[in-house]
Amino acid sequence: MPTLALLGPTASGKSSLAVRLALHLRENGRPAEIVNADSMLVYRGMDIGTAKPTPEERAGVPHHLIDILDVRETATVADFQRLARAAIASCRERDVLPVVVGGSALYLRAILDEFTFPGTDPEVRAALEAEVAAVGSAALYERLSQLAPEAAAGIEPMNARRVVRALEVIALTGSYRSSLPEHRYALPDVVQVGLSLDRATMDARIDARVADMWRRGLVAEVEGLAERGLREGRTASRALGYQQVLAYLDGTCTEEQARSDTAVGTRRFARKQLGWWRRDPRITWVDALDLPSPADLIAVSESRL
RNA sequence: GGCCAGGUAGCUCAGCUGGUAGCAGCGUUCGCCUGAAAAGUGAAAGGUCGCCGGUUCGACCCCGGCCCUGGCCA
Repeated sequence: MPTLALLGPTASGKSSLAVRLALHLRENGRPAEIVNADSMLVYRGMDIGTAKPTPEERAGVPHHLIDILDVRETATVADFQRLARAAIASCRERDVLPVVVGGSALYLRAILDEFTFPGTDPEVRAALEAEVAAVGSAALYERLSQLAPEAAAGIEPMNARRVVRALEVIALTGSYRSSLPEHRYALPDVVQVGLSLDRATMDARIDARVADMWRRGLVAEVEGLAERGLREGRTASRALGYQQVLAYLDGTCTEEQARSDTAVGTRRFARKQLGWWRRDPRITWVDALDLPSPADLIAVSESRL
């Protein structure tokens, strides 16, 4: 049983294609289930701003790893990797095709590739973060350069996030590698299919999607989530759309500014996603505007095995 | 019609009382990325300084005219 991964920039139509694919497979006696690989779909209540497929849109196809966290909880790649691999394993045991769908590039790699995380220690982390706040990133970078010159060479001094993590891992394990692992699948028979579309169309779709989110009540959704602690959520509060609406609710900007910042941020996000995938030669790209039928898509996938 | 402010990078602006402009912000392009990743971070490209003429060795900065924008007064 292979594993199929469906990826593509925001608003490229991954979710609906995945469902159509699963339904098609089911009709042909080959059940498929969807495994979410999107860092924000995991949050309960974050529906409009994440363009989360509704129960109707899911059309009875089982979706894993959606709505598993409260907005206050911090999502992490390592946890996600474990959960997603468990979901995939469960599909395989039941002879069901897992279709991994999502736009979080790091998550996708963590799931599909040989990728191990060195662990974490809340106290060490907290101490380092306090230090960064006190003396600045450059000072800690200096220390990192002493401890592990090779690792420091791959990190920019001002990138506090990476400097802290590198020092944390060194404290825990004694060493740190500052570069990503090779493109090597950890699972057998993986096929990655990417949905591509030209920039102008992509931007237009993003603008339309953001406008639609406002129309459907994103502001009200965020207000509701704010009461449930969205502001305290380390990851959830940073989500595109949510972050900007919170700023508006806090009086930092106008609603129109929040809307346009969301659109701008989403466009930038889409470009960053493409940057990740551009480097992965294993992806088979299909035109999102001229999508192959589910049957053809399966043929494409099988031809890659 | 008169007065005032202003026309500098795709956008918003800084600048020099004359020596062909700013590590500017945003955008754009490209890169990095291992427990926050819809996050974090680096680099690059990009300008006939509204137009025409004058003064000057030399003007984006001075002078004249014109065009355009915003505001005020009639």
